[in-house]
Amino acid sequence: MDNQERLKRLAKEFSECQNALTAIGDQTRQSIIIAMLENPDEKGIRVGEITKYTNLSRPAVSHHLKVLKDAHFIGVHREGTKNYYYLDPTKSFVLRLKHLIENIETIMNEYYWDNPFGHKKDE
Amino acid sequence: MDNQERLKRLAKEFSECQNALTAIGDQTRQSIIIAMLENPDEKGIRVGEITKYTNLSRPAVSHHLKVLKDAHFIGVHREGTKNYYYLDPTKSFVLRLKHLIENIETIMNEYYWDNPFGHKKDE
DNA sequence: TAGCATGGTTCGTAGGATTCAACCATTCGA
DNA sequence: TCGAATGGTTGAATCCTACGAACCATGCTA
Repeated sequence: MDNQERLKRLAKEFSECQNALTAIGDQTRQSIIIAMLENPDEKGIRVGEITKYTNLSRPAVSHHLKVLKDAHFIGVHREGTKNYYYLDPTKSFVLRLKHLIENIETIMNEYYWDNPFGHKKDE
Repeated sequence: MDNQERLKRLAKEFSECQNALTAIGDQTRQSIIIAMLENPDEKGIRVGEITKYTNLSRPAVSHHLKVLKDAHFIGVHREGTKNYYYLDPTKSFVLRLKHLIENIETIMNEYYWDNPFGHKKDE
């Protein structure tokens, strides 16, 4: 695979991860994820608990949950009127992001193979 | 290290990576990074080239470069009035992000050790 | 020194994101 | 069936971000 092809793939991967990156780039959504990890004994965490945890209104929480869901970070499990949200057990977003980061790392390692200062001097 | 301590560290890591995540979550900045990788034969890429490459005004490019610089993605090298921007050769942002992702992965692996569906059923 | 090239900054604007009050839909229990 | 509980959605206000026109600062060159 030549370099141009590799960059093309990186660009594709970049744009595919856009949702995921902006999703976890937000502080509020980060704290929602933390809240989910802090309640591992349940089948999920309910919306009401998140509102208490984050001191946010329900519409706000609902909005952020939607963003996280669209980015495949979380899933829902309905039980009556109660909605249990849980982190995506397939971890698809983690795998995607991991792959992206590793890809960047690989390309940059090749990029700077001959110069520790980041710009090739010979030419 | 107990679980609570681990989550505390994750929260810290999360917030420390906030800048980096929003930095590369933006499409324009992604394309700027790609542009930099596509011009590996220079000691860096000049602002004017990026404006041509992205069809953006100089203020806009300048703004994005500042964001990328604050997130330690890139560095500058001044030469007269010319500013050469290059990807951070220490790759500090890559290492940070990589560590964050791996941390999330580890915690989630532990989180779901007994249930492939993401919510523990026994209780 | 005068003019030019390069690129940062300032400022105002447009669009998107975040938020809450209010409202609506669904389901459970009495 | 009626009321309470849960939580999605709508609409409007507010804030933040991206953007370009105009301007300013710096350094090269003639």
